Amino acid sequence: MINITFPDKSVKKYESSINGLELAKSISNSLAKSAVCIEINGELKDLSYLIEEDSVCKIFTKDDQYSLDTLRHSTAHVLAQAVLNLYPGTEFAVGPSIDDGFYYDFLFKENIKESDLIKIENEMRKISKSQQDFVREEISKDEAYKMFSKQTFKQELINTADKSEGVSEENISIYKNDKFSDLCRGPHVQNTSLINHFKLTKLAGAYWRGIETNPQLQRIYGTAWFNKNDLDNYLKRQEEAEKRDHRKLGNELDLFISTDETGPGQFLWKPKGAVLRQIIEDYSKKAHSENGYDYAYTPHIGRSVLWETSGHLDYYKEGMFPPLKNEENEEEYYLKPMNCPFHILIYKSDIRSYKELPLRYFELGSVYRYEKSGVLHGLLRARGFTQDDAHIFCTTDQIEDEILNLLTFSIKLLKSFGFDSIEADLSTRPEKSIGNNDDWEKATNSLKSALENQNISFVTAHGEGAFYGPKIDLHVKDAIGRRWQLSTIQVDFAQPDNFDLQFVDSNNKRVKPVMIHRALLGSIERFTGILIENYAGEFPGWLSPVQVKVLTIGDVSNYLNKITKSLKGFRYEVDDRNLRLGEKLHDASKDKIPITLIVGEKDELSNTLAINIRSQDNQQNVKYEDAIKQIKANLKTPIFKI
RNA sequence: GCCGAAGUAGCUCAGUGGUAGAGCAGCUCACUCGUAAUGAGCAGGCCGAGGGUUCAAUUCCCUCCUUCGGCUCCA
Repeated sequence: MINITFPDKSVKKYESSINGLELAKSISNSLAKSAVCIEINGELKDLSYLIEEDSVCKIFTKDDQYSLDTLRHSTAHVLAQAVLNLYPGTEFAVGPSIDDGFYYDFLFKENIKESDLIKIENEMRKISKSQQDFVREEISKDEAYKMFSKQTFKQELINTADKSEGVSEENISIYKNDKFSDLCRGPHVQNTSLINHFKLTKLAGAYWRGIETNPQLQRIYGTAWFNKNDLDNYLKRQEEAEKRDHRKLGNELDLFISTDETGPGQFLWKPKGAVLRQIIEDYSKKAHSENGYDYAYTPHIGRSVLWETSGHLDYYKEGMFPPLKNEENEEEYYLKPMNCPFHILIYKSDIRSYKELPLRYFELGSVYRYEKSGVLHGLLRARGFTQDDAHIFCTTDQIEDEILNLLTFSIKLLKSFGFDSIEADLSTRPEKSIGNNDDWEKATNSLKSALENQNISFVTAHGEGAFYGPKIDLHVKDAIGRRWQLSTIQVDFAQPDNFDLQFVDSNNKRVKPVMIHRALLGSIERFTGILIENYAGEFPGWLSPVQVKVLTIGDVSNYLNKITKSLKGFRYEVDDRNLRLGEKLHDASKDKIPITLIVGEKDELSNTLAINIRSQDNQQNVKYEDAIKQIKANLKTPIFKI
């Protein structure tokens, strides 16, 4: 007799041991039908798992995330099975479920091509049709070595006894279906026939265990769902996300271009993009100058001695553009990858008193980083970009207040642009770093208490800090739920040392200040790209490069004059081409203009016009004065106030 | 940097070992137009760059550049 406790706390008695599927059946047939896996005493198991003692159980159906994960993991097995059927001698590595899908990594005898995926997908469908059961077995390590004698990656997994791959010290669990077996902790769906609605999506390279010096495997990605509708929805979602792509929209909306001649990762801003950028920059500048920052300008290049002192040449040379030099002048210059050394020189240009601190230097500083060619991604990852950068010099006692103010400031700024959902990462000391442990700990604690004080939910990213100090990164969620890193706040105990920074304290002693690096929007290029994706190019009125478009019908030049006069101060365009109204409307909508005015000869007499506000999706005929009022209300710039 | 895919007109994309194609955009003309693309005509190209194979290469092969999807990286 065993007692099973269910999530609603009810307890059922069973005569003898019972497996998950039978358990589901004992509740209802429909539950048995939709059951996929089961949680027994907090551990996820197959439905076939035999429960032999009193347990707490929860049955997961097709609607649960765990079930989807299970399905996808099982689909990954079928993928590996299909690959081994088609390409005997292929080595297979790991194949987990991931968001919306799964992957499996392989070492083929000869690399496959993307066009081979169709063949593999067809083989998978065969396996699905042949209705094979997934069977769990536990075998000894020795047996496992034998079973995977020709699979070097599996051997390594067995060796390192990684529990997450179904390997533990004593025995090893494997899953078998037909002639295929794989090391696996499970659980799996019961039968391959459940694996119906899937698609292999892409082929990519991936390093074994994610380590660059390891051999590179070929990774096949796929997606899998319980029904066709979900699969179709997913594919549609992907398409929608593609429509938001800032590179595509940047071109369509005439915002920016990149050309072969400028070199990869660098952008040319066309007038409309430049306006957008200018609004963002002006807004940020104003916010800074009203909140205790001083403006600074610094050059784009500096002598190598500067980058030696700062430590960049020691720690970051790979990420910098190659040096500039000529025959007359042997000395090398470097393009700046960061603004901080220059701001430090400004600090050092005078003897500083404790009464001056904190000093905050702000600059829209363009920096150049030699990003690896494979990582470039439009505006989101460029080689030349502009940071809304500032460096704060303060006393140790001031750190906590400064960080707190910074967090408040940053959150407010991000919210002004429409990002309301904000989370943080707290990154601690990495292996490759400078400075002493005491300083690191002190700084990390200041960051942590500021986050707690501001009630920002955060996770600690161990070892992810900069080489010179710990940091807070703020992430926002965009309109379709993607997470973007924007602000970064970094404490730096190292640079003040490198440059021997000092201030005179109240005892007339020379003391080392602390430095805080921070960029709130991050890179203006990247931020603009994220804005484009967040709004799908349909910017709020105050950010829109063109805010109002006036469409004329017939000859209304007098009336038009009056209207454009009251639009002074707004960014407007007039479309008085001799075209049908339908076409003008089409063009205005294609350009994602927030407000469209239609003015015809009849309107001139009645002093009216038609106003189309994109966000309201309706159209009204209103008096001229009303229209102007509505325009002003819709195009308001958010007020920045802390 | 690595694995895979791609580069043809301003844009989106067909196509072929033998003189290069469409739609949109552009220009010209007609229509004088009230709610989501009016019609006709014209013009537009070193088929990413360099090398090779061939009587002949945009097409096949090699190298490079750039872009895209990933991996690694993002101080």
